[in-house]
Amino acid sequence: MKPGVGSAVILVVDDEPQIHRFLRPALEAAGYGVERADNGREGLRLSAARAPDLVLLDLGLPDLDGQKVLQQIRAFSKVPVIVLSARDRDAEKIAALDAGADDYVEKPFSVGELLARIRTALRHVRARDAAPERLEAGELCVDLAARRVTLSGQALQLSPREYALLALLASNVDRVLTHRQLLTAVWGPAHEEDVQYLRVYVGQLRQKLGAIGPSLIQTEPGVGYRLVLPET
Amino acid sequence: MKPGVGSAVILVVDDEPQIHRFLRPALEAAGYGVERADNGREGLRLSAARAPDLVLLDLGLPDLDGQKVLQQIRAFSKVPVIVLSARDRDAEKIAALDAGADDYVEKPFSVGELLARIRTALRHVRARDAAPERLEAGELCVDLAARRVTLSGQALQLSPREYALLALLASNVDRVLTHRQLLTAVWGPAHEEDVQYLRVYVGQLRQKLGAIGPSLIQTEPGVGYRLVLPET
DNA sequence: CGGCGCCTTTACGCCACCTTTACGGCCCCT
DNA sequence: AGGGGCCGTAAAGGTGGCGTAAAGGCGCCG
Repeated sequence: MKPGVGSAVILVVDDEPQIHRFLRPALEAAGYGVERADNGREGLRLSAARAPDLVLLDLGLPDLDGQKVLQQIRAFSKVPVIVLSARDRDAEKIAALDAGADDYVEKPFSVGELLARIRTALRHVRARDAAPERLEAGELCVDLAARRVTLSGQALQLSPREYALLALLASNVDRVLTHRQLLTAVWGPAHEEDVQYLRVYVGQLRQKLGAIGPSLIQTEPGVGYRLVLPET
Repeated sequence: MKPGVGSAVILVVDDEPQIHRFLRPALEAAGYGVERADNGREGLRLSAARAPDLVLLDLGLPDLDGQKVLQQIRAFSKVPVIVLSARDRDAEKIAALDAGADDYVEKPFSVGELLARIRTALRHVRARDAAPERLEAGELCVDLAARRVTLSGQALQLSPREYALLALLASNVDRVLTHRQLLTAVWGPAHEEDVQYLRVYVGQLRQKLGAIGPSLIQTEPGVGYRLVLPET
């Protein structure tokens, strides 16, 4: 999840169905979205494809060693990873933490503690990505706190979706947000395929932003969009 | 500790002398500097005065509740705090983590695990202060995080495949990537034989990179390609 | 009950990108 | 000298993505 919008998506990688049956309701009750992977390969694939905000990783997987999965995730992503494991050997913990895990929780664990550790891990990410809540670029000013956008002094009329989209882009200036990221954040996971929404709404935003619109919101073909600040 | 400079200083806040006698040598052997506080007030004072890189905080202190100490530290500092406690009640852990603790370790603990968790906490700080993931070579700058490539200041227009190819080469500077590696990573395993794709796209990249292009991306005949950084 | 805005969906033209084919040069080996 | 890989360049065709317009449905408010 990028700062400022919606809640987080958590990927659970575990081969035991009862863990999924147990964790999914708990996580969803806490307001998180949940993705499921039943083995290491699936976990790796979803880590890349869905870009979850946090990964809960079991060490004892049938196909790939959990340690290997962690290494490979770290090869391309800094997503927080909390290792769940029944193994309580010190060496195991130390190896996992040094391989890039952000925390290590022994099974059996209490849900409350796990949720607290998830909050802690997500807090770290937000501290790292912390964005100012007001952002100006020439004539344009996006005030996340006041939920207001002004262009050359006067307020812009934006529909809820238009604002959500612009706010998300503004919280990640200069960074590309993928179609999937934008769609899940603004329209929800159910519409993560509806790229046409983005075309329509980006078009509307560009139009409302006036002459500078097309240059402010840039298209990364096949990937997503980014908002840039023209150096004025 | 500031990024890239020396080693870290750790403040140990605990009222039991044997904990200090036990931890100080272990921490110093691991290369850390150690500050000692025997109660909550002293811990707060030293947190402010010495600006340690990490705090190990016992919850059971004689004068101030550890929870209070944590809150007050968080009022002025984001220093990582690892709570040590003999109390293993869930509510205690959750309260400490939500109050801003970065980790919670139950006594008795293993030194190895504690050191690993210290490394993890320090890694988080460094990640927060780290420079964006980018790679510069003379006029060329490849920014993996922003997904942007600039040449002498201005952004290059790259198609998705062009960018994927260049990014892969850039994250393996000076190393040869085989035809097969490049093809499977960019085009997928189904096209691992289509070496001609590489010829076409490497050609396009060299052209877009301008005069330095041909020297930047080197051909290893019969093997693959590598990206080199000219020493400027 | 009527109007209005917002969301969603469909349609369509355009352009860029991908893929493929063709050709010429270079090097090495015979 | 000749030939065969391998490499690089150019160009063409198809296609899929992108942007734009517009219409229908729905809810909200007057």
